Amino acid sequence: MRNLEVAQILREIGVLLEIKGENRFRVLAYQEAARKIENWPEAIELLAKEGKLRDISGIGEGLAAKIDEYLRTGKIEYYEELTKETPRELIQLTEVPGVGPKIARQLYSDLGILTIEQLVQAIQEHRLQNLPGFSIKSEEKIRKGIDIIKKNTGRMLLGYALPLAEEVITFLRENNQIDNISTAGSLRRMKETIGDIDILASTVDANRMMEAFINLPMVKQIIAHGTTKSSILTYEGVQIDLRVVDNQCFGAALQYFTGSKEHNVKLREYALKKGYKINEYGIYRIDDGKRRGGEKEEDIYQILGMEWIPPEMREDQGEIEAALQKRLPILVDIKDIQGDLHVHSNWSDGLVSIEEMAKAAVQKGYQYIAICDHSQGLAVASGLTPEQIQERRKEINQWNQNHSEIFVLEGVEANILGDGSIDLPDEVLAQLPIVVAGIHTGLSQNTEKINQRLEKAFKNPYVQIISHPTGRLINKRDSTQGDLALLFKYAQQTTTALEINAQPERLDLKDIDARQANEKYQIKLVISTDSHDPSSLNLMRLGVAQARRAWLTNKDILNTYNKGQLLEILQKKRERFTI
DNA sequence: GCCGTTTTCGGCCCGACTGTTTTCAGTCG
Repeated sequence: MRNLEVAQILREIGVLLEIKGENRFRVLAYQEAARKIENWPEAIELLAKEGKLRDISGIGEGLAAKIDEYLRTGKIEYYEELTKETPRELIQLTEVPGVGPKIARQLYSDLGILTIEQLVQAIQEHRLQNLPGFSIKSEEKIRKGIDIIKKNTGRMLLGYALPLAEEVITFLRENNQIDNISTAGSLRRMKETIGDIDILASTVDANRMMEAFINLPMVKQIIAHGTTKSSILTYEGVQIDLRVVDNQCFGAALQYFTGSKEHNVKLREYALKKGYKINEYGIYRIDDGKRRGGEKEEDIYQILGMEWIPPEMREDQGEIEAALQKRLPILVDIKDIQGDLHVHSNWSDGLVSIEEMAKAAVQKGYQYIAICDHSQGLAVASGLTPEQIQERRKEINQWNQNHSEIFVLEGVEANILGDGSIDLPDEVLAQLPIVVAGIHTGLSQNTEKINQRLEKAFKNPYVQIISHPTGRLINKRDSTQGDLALLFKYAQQTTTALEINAQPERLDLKDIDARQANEKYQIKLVISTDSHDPSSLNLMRLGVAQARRAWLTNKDILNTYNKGQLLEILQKKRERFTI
C-alpha cells in the first residue's frame, strides 16, 4: 500500500507550486488529490495497474500520468524540475505558523534562508525587519511561530485531548453563566489525533468567560486574548482555543468550527447551487439576503434538505450525498454497547482480579465481559499455560454461579506465533467460549510472512476475533506489512470478526479500514478496550467513536448484541469449521 | 489541474485577523 507515499509527493508538489506563486486552483488540485489518495481504502498501486486512477474524483489525466510515472519509476520528472528552482527544504519553512508560501519564498530569494535553523539565526541578527513589507512586529510574530512548533511535538492522541477538553469545559461551566458550550474541530469529530483543542461557547458575559479561561491553572502562555477568541498554551504544550459567539449563532458557528474543512467546502458549494450562503453566523437566502437559520446546527442541514450529519462522519467521504438521499446509517452509540470482549485480569498482566473487573463492568451497565488474559507465548505479560487456564476457570465459574448481574466469559488473547500457529493447543482453545488472537511478536516480518501467518490464524476454527489487526501504534509504530485486502478476505471467508481496539494509541483497525472491512467484505467488528485495569473500561467511547467514523451501525458490532445472541454468533465459526 | 442538469471554457467556499497600508496581501482555520 503506497497511498501515503504518493499523497506525500503530491502534497509536496502542491506546496512547491504555491511557493512558486502558481495558480491557486492548480495547487488545490494537488492537495485535493493527495487527500483523496490518503483516504482511499484500496492500494493506489493496484488502482494504477488496472488503469483506474481516474476513478478517484479529483484525479484527471495529468495527475494520473504523474502518479503512474511515480509508481513505475520512483520519481516524477515534473517534481524534480520544480525543486530545481524551488528547493524542497522550503516546504518545512511554510510549516512555521505565520510563514506561508509567499513569505517562505521571500525569505529564500532575499536572504537565502532555506531551513528553520537559518531562519532562527536571521531573526537573532534582526535581518528580517529590513525586508520590504516587514517590521519588528512581523519578525517577532515569526519568532513566536518558531517557538510554537518547537514546543508542539505533533498531534496529540484523542484519548489525551478529550479528558483535557472536558476538564476545561467543566471549569468554565462552574465559573460562568453559559448558554451553550461544546468541543469543536477535529476533537468533536473524534479524530484519532488532535492538533489543538477547540471549544465553542455562548454566554451573556463573554469578558468574564475569557477572563476565567486565560486564568486556568494549566495556562503557561496566553497566545491571544480577545472578547470573541482567546488562545492559550498549557504547560504540556497543548494549544486550546476558546471562541464565544451570540447564542442565536451558536448552531451555525458549531457547524462551521467543527469542519472538516473539506466537508464545509462541499456543503457550501451545494448551498450555493440551492441559492443559499452559509457562514459562521447563519444560513442566508442569496436572493433576498435574509437569514433563515443558525441557532441550531440542525437548521443548516435541514434547510438544505439533508439529514443532520453526525460530526464523526464529516470528512467529505460521501456523507453529504447520503444525507441528501436521507440514507445516513444510524451509527452505533455508546449506549448500545452490551459488554467488553477483551480485558485482562491479574491472572496475566492486568492490575486487578477478575472479580474487580467484573464489578467495574457492572457499573458500566454491561451484560457480559470477556476476561481474555494473555497466553503462554507472551511470557513478558505472564501469559497463561493450559494448567493456569484450568485454574482460572474455577474462579470464573464461581463468579457466574454466584452473580447474575453480569456474565463473565472465559477467554484468552492468544498469540499468533511466527509461523501462524496459535500458542495454545486446539483442545484448550475448544474449551474457551471466546478466543481472541493477535500478533504480538515478529511485527516487522515481511508482507508474505505476515500474510501467511494471518491466513493460518484466521483458519483456526477456534479463533473468533483478531485483536488489533494491524499492530500500529499511533506516532510510534507503523502497521505490520500485512496485506489488508488479503486479511479482509480471510476474515470474510472464515467468518472471523476483527477488533477495533479502543486503546488511545492503537485505535486499530482505523476508521477507513474498518469501514472498508464492513462495506466491502461484510466483516463484523468488535469494539474492545483491551483494559488492564477498571478505569480503562472508559476507553470504550474512543472505540465507539472510531466505529462511528467508520459508518458502523449496531448490527455490524458484535458487542452490541445481547448475551444469548453473542454466544450464538461465537459458536457459528466453530460449528462451520469443526466436525 | 479538475470538472460539467452551470459541459469543453470558466468557474473552483468563506470570513477573521494581522500588519502594513490608503484598499490590500498574506495567513489561518
